[in-house]
Amino acid sequence: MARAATTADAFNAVAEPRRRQILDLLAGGERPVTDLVERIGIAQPQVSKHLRVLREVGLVRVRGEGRQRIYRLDARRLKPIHDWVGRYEEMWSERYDRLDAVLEELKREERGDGGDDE
Amino acid sequence: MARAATTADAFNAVAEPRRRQILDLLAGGERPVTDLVERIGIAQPQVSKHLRVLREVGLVRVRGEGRQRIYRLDARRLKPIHDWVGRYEEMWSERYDRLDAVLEELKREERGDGGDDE
DNA sequence: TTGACACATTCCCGTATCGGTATATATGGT
DNA sequence: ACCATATATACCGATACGGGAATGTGTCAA
Repeated sequence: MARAATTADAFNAVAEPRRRQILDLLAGGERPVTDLVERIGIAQPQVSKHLRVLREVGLVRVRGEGRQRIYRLDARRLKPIHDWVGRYEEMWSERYDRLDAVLEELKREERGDGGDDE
Repeated sequence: MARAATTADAFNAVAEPRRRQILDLLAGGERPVTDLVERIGIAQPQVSKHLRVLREVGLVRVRGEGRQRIYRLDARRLKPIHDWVGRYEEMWSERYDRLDAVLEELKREERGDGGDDE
């Protein structure tokens, strides 16, 4: 077994910065591939491949118009991500940051401990 | 070049279901590794490796206590994800779903077009 | 039909994954 | 010192990613 496919779910699809960039662009309205290629600055095949992933996960829809293929955002598949992360939202509030700092302090006083971080 | 490292950022770290599961467990309070191993049901080395990734990204903190290592959630690094996804939140509301349906309808009427989905 | 344009697919390569198994590194107990 | 417990690391194999380059497919125009 290896790492899960990027097409496994939105979490994996969106882990790639270029793909987020594409979604960000599409958030401003539907666009043909060439448009995306220009704005992102990577080669066309790469863009097409990223779009394929986004399509398979259901984050974008395509429509053929003449020789162009117009891509449109479908944000619904982002909801699971939002829902999951949302459960943690209160934990990075000011209050929790404070609690964090306090706990660190206490530990540092208890034992003359060094950092454990990488 | 290959896929970005899982330790590149929280997006990549959290793309792995097992790692989300670990964070979910830690959301209920700090826990030693063995505890996580039992609850998740995968081998200890795998858990340790996932914890390493989470540590390197800054999503968890460790504290040594006797021969145990107590892991604690640090949710702050999830904020970028929440912020990014949050920008799309309004787009999966009822209204947009409707708009979506309407657009599909219109297109289907204009041209006797088949589906474009995989 | 031929050619240009828009886009998708295929192949290659180097890399990093995840799981499995084995081993190393603490730390505590006797 | 020795053994058990708790955890981390190293090594392996299979997978598939992501960029690059080349090629295939579809559509319009003359």
